[in-house]
Amino acid sequence: MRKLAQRRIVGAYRRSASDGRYASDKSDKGCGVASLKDVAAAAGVSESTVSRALRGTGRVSEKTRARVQDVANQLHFTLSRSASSLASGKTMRVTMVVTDSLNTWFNAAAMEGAYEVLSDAGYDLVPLVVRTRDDLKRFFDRLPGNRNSDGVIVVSIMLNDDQVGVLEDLTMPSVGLDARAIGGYSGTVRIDDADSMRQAVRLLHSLGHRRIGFVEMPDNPDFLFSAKLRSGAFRDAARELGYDDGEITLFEGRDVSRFRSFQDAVSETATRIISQAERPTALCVETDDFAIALMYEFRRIGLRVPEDISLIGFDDNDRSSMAELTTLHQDPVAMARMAAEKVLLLMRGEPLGEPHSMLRTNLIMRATTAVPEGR
Amino acid sequence: MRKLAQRRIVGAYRRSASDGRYASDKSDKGCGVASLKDVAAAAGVSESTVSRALRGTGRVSEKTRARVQDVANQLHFTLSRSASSLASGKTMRVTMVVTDSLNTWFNAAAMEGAYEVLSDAGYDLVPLVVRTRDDLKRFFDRLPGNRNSDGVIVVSIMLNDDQVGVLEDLTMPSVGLDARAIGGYSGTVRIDDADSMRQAVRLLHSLGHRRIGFVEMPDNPDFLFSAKLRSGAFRDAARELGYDDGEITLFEGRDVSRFRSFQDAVSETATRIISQAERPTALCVETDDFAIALMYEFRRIGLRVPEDISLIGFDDNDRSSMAELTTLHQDPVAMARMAAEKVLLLMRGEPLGEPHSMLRTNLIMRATTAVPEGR
DNA sequence: CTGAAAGCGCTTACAG
DNA sequence: CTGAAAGCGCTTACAG
Repeated sequence: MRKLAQRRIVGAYRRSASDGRYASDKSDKGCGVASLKDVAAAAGVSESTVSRALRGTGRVSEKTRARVQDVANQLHFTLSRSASSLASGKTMRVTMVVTDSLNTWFNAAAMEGAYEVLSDAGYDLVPLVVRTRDDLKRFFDRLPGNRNSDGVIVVSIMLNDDQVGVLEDLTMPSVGLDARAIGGYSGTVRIDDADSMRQAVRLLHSLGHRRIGFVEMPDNPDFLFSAKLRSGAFRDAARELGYDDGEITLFEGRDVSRFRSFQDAVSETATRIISQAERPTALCVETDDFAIALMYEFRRIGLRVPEDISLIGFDDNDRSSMAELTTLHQDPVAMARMAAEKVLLLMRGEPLGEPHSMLRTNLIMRATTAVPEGR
Repeated sequence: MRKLAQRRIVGAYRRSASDGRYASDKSDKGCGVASLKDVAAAAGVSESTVSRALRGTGRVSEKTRARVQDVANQLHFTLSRSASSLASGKTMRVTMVVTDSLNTWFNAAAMEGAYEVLSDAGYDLVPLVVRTRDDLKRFFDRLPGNRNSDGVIVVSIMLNDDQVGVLEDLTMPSVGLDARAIGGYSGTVRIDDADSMRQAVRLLHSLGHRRIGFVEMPDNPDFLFSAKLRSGAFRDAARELGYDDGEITLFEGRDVSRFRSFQDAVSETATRIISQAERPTALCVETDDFAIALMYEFRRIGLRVPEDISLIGFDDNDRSSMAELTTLHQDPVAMARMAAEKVLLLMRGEPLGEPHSMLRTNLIMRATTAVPEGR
């Protein structure tokens, strides 16, 4: 017999109401909630059988299964995930690592997409937000010994070589979503930046723009992204189409800490663009939000969009259609679904048909692009 | 000794690469990841001491603590949450129940706010999306026996009496966020609808509007919300300010399944409003998104906003400032932080200073409200 | 198809 | 301050 004196009160919780009682005395064990053992006793079978019946694994007679199920329902029984996990070695959890905030256009969509497919498969989706380079380092330091999830989805994070090494040695599958490179991931889902930029430049070219530019977002050195990939792709696309380097301008992202506000960064960028000797007549901007902010700033200054300057964004987020922004549309919910499907397969030990998926964006023509007017 | 034959391979996972090896052979146990026992052995202390040292509980000499910490770092050791949880009875997890999708303005903000405070306290935030009334029923059926989290935050869900009863008997704390009523929750955080509507009606009144109306969103009977509270508050506020019932119009939300698209629902509502004999000169709309859609629809039809009809929204979401919408601003991130702080306190067994918080909204005047022009 | 038993990796009184 | 030992609630070979 277990020493009762040593029995701990599990999940003790004092109600804020004054009576201070514990809830529900339905279970004959007294305080608390039914366990598998209670179900077994009530159904007159062994714990093994209850486990098999409830999880649908192994051979159990239909009659037994039904009875066990009934008893379990009556007792409001739910398996303890901690106990199952400890015994089986599977946590039934997938961690999604994002930067900055859960409440961004891309990250919230990523959560939703991954949740849809993982929850159907019985997995929990656990978000992990990494805000600084240190956070990220700490996460990767502990990743190899982490037994708290069965797989990881890493969103929009630029990895260094150490981190790639960690992923390569990892005992659990890792999938990169919006990964800039294949890294050490078992699978990735990402946008085809080269193709996107080619679409954008082609549009500008066919509209007759001779001087074009790419505008990077203000950069945070402590952040983990890099715009260089996209601006590089822009340059390549422009050269392919016959623009020479004098006709291509890159407006680099300044360190964001130099500015008091997002608006200040926008103004500074707009000023740089306008002060340019041979100002471009069309710009591709790294993201919609920055493109929209620039559009407002240009108009405030008295520059017409698109008559004086055409603008193409990237993302097609919530605001873009309202702003009538021409942009490259991507679907982060769908991308996250794909990423989650990859982790699922990998967690089951199945091989990936296409480990690294590269998705096309669609160019959506709206009202911020037009034929250039002579200045 | 343990029978090795019976040792299970835990967390087995076949790499997609062809070599099929398991990762990392750093640990001297061979395959796999360090456990507390490994750390104890390497540090030359007992498992109890490792546990105490790593968690900072109980008396451990500084010297021992430092050594254990070192060894743990070297071994990339992380506690198994499943094992800790099973042993301690605390899951260190909080479930956030939302409806429909994680990717909505309110829900994504709620995740972010709750995450901020819970992750600081060492808790995981686990989302649970409830899409249908059946999903909700199933969740509440199993809630009493659920040992898989230490607390719940329920977002924007209208409870029935059974569900209130379940919450009242629950052994873990439950907090309602954007709750319409106190329900059976241990704590709630919600908007002061009455005050909000009073602010809105006061503005319209002082601008000189004599005929005003409230527009409900299209409703989903399978969904779990109700607009009646807000429209009721509107009516009360209008009466308070001396409007008689003939001057107040309520445009009820039709069943959403009657429409092929959101846009159809918007058109139908706009038509109802315009066809009204004594059309109101100002409208409060249940949410910003619907207000903005109506604004576009009115303008499409040739009705000027605000000259012919003033519009006030509710939420102040991402699109509102761009649409120049006058609206009632609420801050779901801050609300979610408060909700999470309440669960935290309750999980620690501490009483809540203010169990039920009612937050004011701020009326933001933008360009969709004006003095009515004579028709 | 079913049961007895070992084991998963921790935490926590208890006893020094 | 530290260790030995019981126990948390399951799963899963193994043996019928």
